[in-house]
Amino acid sequence: MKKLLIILGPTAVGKTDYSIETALRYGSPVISCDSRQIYKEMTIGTAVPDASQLAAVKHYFIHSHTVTELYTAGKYEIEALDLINRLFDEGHETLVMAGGSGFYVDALVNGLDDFPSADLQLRSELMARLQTEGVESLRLELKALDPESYETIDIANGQRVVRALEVCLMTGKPFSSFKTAPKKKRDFEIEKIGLTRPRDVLYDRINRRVIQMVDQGLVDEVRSLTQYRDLAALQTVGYKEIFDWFDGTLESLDRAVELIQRNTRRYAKRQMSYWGRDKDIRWIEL
RNA sequence: GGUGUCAUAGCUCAGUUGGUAGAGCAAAGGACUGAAAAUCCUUGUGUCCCUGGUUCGAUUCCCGGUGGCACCA
Repeated sequence: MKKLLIILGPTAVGKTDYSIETALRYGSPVISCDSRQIYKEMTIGTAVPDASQLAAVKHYFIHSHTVTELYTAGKYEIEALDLINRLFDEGHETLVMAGGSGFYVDALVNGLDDFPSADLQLRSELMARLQTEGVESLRLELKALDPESYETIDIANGQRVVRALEVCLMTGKPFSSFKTAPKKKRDFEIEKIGLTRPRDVLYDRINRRVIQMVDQGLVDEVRSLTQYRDLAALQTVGYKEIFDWFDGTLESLDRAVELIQRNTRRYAKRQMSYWGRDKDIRWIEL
């Protein structure tokens, strides 16, 4: 049976090197599963594989999309599945996937239910209301339209409430009514390998990598993306903080660097927490 | 060398009129169905520098150390 080998783990753990080695061993390309490395405008701040790494093995979903397109886990599920099936058809027995976006991995492995995707107009209206009225108002509206979601989703989380409400308003049906299907079947075997390192080692790697990014020209990269600042793609650790420094919200570049380091550490922790309950992952400490 | 001052959480510090203590930051744990590097929830981790004294009881008061800082030599 064909097999998809998924290499996952927190940011800066060493996925890139490990996945390239593994891909070479199987004669596979690397299928990236990273919600930020797909954007061609973002390079330094997302720690995309470098030129020699990209030359060593073919990578997919690196620099493949543009920040002006709202990309989502749902699109990834469709596009990645499509690619995987094509590559298997071409004769690959084992394919290597690598990435840090847990939600994208899940979308690919288990599939998302058939929710409608966002209506940008409606979403921005709801977000504006979230700003001015606060969550309570949206929460009450959701309670009326979809009591079940009101009970089950995190109603303190404005983003979640907006999403649920948006689906209710778009379709006239409760958000919860879409949440039915069991896991989708994939016609290939999936093996998940999780890379980890001792916390202090990982944090040290993160701290040093952030310094390196600045040395490589992160500030210029961020400056060149100023016009895209409000897009979802730019709501990203390493970019937000530099924009804040441009604004004067942060007093110095050093302070921005400190915050990037801290926020990257927190991100890594959230990744570990996300995968913590996935019993299918075989963990390897590097 | 002398005088003064400080020593409490990983860091910066507050506080206890004597009943073993709490803020900010850092940190830890968790959630997650089309923005997921996003978004949201929870949590105080401690030889109160050390020895001795007074006291029922000392992190707090007193003696003496040690270390930092300031000033005088």
